[in-house]
Amino acid sequence: MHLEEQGQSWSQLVPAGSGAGARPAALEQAVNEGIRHHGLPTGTRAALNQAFGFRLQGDTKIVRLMPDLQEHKDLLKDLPEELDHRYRSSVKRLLVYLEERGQSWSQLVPAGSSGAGARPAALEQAINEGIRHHGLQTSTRAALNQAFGFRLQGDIHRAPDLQEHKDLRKVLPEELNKVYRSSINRFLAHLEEQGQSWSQLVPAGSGVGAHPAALEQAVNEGIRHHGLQPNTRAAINRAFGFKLQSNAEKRGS
DNA sequence: CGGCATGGCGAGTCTAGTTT
DNA sequence: AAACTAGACTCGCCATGCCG
Repeated sequence: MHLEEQGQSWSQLVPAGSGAGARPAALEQAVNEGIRHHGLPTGTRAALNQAFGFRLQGDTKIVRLMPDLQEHKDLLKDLPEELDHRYRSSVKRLLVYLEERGQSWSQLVPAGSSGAGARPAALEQAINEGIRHHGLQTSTRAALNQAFGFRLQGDIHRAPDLQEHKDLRKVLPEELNKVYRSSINRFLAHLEEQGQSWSQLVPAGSGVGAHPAALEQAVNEGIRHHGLQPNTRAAINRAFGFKLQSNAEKRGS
């Protein structure tokens, strides 16, 4: 009834499919707000948690600040002395966040791969997800990098995901301008969306002067029907020395 | 301390235009 | 028409500052 008085409804606050363990942010805010300012019973939050299996929490100010797991406490203790206190705080927040989600550091950071320069994939994913969807500070990643010497990265916009494609990006000619580079990124991401890959379209050993038919087809199709930049063909030709042609050119000749 | 906001930086992206 | 370019813009990065 409180929601209705506010002109709101359950479905507006709780994403479809929110099940046990979820913590719908809008709902949490509405409940806390209702308790604090609109006289809802203080047990309302607990009631929702019981009824739906949610993990709604009270205002962040009174949320516990120390992780529960011994493993996490030890980790905090072992942080470098000279680590900026703000970074230390971020690490602590991350550990608490992980515990809220039923995860732990050792699950995300394999024992072997915790040295300087490492980039534990599961941890990176957890952090990026936390930053984007669960209110973690954007500097959390930087904090972890500082504290442990990691090289965690954010997720690049629509970046190619296949290792093969990542490698391909690395071997693009130094002098290739950024616009072409961007078009090629988009093309590789497009291939992945289609369930294809570069190596499927380009015969091994294709060098300067080649015009791989399957690739040409995919490029022209992508430009015409899937919103790829019109300069994608030129970008690939420039980068790899291919001689891909547009459909129009082929018709004319 | 810990939470939050700010701002410079650089890679990548997009748009609209010019050259070939 | 295709190739190419200039410049504005977006976005994630991270260091830093302010406040309670």
